[in-house]
Amino acid sequence: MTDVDEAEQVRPLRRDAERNRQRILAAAAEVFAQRGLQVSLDEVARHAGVGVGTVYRRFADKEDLIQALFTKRIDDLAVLAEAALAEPDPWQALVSYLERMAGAMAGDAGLRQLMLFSPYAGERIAYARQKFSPSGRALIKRAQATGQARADLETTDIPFMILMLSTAADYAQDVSPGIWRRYLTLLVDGLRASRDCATPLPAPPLLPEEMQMIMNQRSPQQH
Amino acid sequence: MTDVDEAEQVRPLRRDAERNRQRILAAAAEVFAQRGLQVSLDEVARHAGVGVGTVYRRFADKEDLIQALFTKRIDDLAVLAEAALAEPDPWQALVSYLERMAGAMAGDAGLRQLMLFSPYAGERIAYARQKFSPSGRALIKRAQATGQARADLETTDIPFMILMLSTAADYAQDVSPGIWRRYLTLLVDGLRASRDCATPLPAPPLLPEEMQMIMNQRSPQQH
Amino acid sequence: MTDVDEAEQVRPLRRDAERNRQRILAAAAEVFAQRGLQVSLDEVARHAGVGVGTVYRRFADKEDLIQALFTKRIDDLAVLAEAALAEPDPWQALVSYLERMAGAMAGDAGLRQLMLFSPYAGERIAYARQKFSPSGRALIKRAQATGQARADLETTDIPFMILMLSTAADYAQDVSPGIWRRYLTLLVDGLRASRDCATPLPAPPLLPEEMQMIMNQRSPQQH
Amino acid sequence: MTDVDEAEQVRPLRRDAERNRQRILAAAAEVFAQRGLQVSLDEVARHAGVGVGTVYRRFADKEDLIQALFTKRIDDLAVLAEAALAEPDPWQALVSYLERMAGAMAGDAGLRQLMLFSPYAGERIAYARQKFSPSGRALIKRAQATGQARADLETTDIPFMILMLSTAADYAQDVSPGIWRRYLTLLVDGLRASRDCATPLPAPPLLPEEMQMIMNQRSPQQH
DNA sequence: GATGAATGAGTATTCATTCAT
DNA sequence: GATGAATGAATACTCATTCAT
Repeated sequence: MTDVDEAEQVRPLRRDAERNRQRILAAAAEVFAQRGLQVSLDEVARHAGVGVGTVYRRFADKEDLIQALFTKRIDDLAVLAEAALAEPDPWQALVSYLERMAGAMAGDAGLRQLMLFSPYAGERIAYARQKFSPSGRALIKRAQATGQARADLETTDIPFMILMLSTAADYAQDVSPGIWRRYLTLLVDGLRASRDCATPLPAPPLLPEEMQMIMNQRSPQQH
Repeated sequence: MTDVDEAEQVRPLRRDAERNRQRILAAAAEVFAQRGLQVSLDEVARHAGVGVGTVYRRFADKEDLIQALFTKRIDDLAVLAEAALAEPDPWQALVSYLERMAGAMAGDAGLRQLMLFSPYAGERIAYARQKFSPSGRALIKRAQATGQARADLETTDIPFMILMLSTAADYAQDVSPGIWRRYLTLLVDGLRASRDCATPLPAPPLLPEEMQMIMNQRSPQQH
Repeated sequence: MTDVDEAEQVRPLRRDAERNRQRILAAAAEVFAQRGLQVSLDEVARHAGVGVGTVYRRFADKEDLIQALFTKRIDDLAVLAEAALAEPDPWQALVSYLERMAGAMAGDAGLRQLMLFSPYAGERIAYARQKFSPSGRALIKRAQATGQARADLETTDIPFMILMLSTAADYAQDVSPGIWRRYLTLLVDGLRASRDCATPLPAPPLLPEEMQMIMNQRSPQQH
Repeated sequence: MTDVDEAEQVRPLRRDAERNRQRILAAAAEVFAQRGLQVSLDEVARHAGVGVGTVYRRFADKEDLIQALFTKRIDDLAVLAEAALAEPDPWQALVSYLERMAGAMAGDAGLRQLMLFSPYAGERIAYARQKFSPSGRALIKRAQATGQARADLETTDIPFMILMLSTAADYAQDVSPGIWRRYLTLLVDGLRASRDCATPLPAPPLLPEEMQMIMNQRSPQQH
């Protein structure tokens, strides 16, 4: 089942060209993960052992490289999400989903910046981000059906929780890279229905369309 | 006998100068809130309708402008924190504290950056930030003493929660500016001790010194 | 015997204006002597306890202030030169002249820069510098007449010697402010005729007109 | 096995790059010689007919450009110094040394600034400058041993003499570029011991450490 | 007349992007 | 196709000079 994106690449790249493309992606993955999206393309190129020109031959501009890189990354995450769905216990599935997502972000400064809205998130990223909706919805519905998750939780709450956790991870990455797990636990405990005292959630959740709008905005705070 | 700071301001600025100073502060407040502290002083000046030189006449450098802008803001927050402490019920005090803090940061990207990362935060900001520690500690101790808050909560968890909430607020500010309250509720429910099922917090909290280190880093990923 | 410059000042300044003028000159003398001509006029004004505007009301621009300052200073030096001329022994007179000149320069970074051709030396300075010619000539002629000074010395050599000495003074001012005296001695010993071994001076001296040209050049190396 | 510096230059620059590099060096040589090291890199670039970015591609910063330009120059001077040492007659060697040095500096304001003050002189320049000490010392000792040079002369006097002479050269460069030879002769005559009338040098010479201090100062009056 | 506020061109340096080799 | 050279706009900050108060 090919989609538009793949159709664009009708002619496969020459072997060496493809190898360079991969090298660049690998180098970019490494430096962006480690030092964030500010790293200059010159440095990415150096890291990849190619010239900047080569980077620009393979990717229209920095944004394009970032998209190519993270679209795949996010796609992988979507797979992870599916894996979480496969867990037999609905509650565990939900928790595990959040953990995997946040964990993925926690180890990748670039990915985090992208979710936190760097100026580099273009349409393809937005598109990729959408893929999470379905699994997120399913995870929540199932955990609510068993009475484990609170009833007022909504699909759109998931990206927010991940956002929050990855922010915490970002903040403390050098000092205590695992600290986000504390806050995951806090949040997760807050998600439980099995409690005499759950406070009703005060604001209405975002509608999916609103979530869409947010994701399409061009870097509100241009982190 | 007043202190140095006040002594410096003996002579009030000329009317026009004061007007420009205000214009600059207003412009800076706006652009920093909207787009973060990266905005160049040239742009602040343009926004204020003055030359850069004027900005530099009033403020020694970017950091100084930022301090002028946010020191008061942060001091006000500290007052807010004290006010929260005054609430009779310890649990309500804690919740109200988080709410006030997150609410204040919501919608001001600059303030958030300043509380979180230090690229532009000088001593006065650092000093202002420190004021929060004591009240945070007291709030938690008190809410734990009454058995309302979970025992494994630590002072250093507070800034993280505020960070997370204000990020959520930031994220959705144009679409649903109040959405962060949902996540405050989630977190707060996770903070309760009165629950049969609290999961032990997995990672150790940050030590105050570690928190200090983080705050002194000149921006984790150069946000 | 009034000259053109004084004629320009037909109307004497109001008392307070004159006082300010003097304050500015005094302040400028101090800071320029100590830290050189780079000092900003803002700082001069602050030092004088007046506003910059006042400086600009009294002096057309920085160059003008410098001229006013150093024309007088150089005039004073010319008086010093006359004093040297008064010494009974022609040789002593010459030596003392060089010493006084170099000594004056050694203590004044601004004066030195001016002699070494800062971009601020305008026509009035050039004019003032001319005043030295006559006394210089006389000093040399007399010391040659008594057979004390070597015969191939010329008037135009004098400014060069002073230039060289003040450069040495400049160079070492913080470490050994009196070091220039060593080189004065060396030069002076080189000036003596009473020696079996005087090497003939290899290059022709500058003609007075050439000296003029040099002095009028607009800061060859814009020190 | 060659050292790091050479290892870096394994791959020669592309033809066009090399051409531009040369253009930049030529332009820099010209403007620095003429107007001193203050000239901005923008101007150097303009003079070379390239963009500033190109200058920064070839040279890490201004200091680096200056080093590239003058290290060789100064090394050549050191060779010259050695050559002077090779002269059979110690007195001639000393004189010839001074002559060569002063001659080299004459007409290059940048070189002079570099030898004298350090605003832009990095380690390599500092290193290059040190090379002069030994030959200077040897020259003096030898000329004193034969009784030709006065006994109170010290190694540290040499840089001063060169400084003075090159300043004179600078001063008159357009009108009479060789005039400094007059003053060299004067000084040299003052250096002789074979004289009935040598005045004792009044101030103590600079200690080598003091000389070091001077050279490390970032420009006495910010020339 | 005095003040000090406002201006903007100028300085060193960085980096995304284009283009000659 | 690959390379890396060239470009220039952008950034924080300074200072001589002008002008409103």
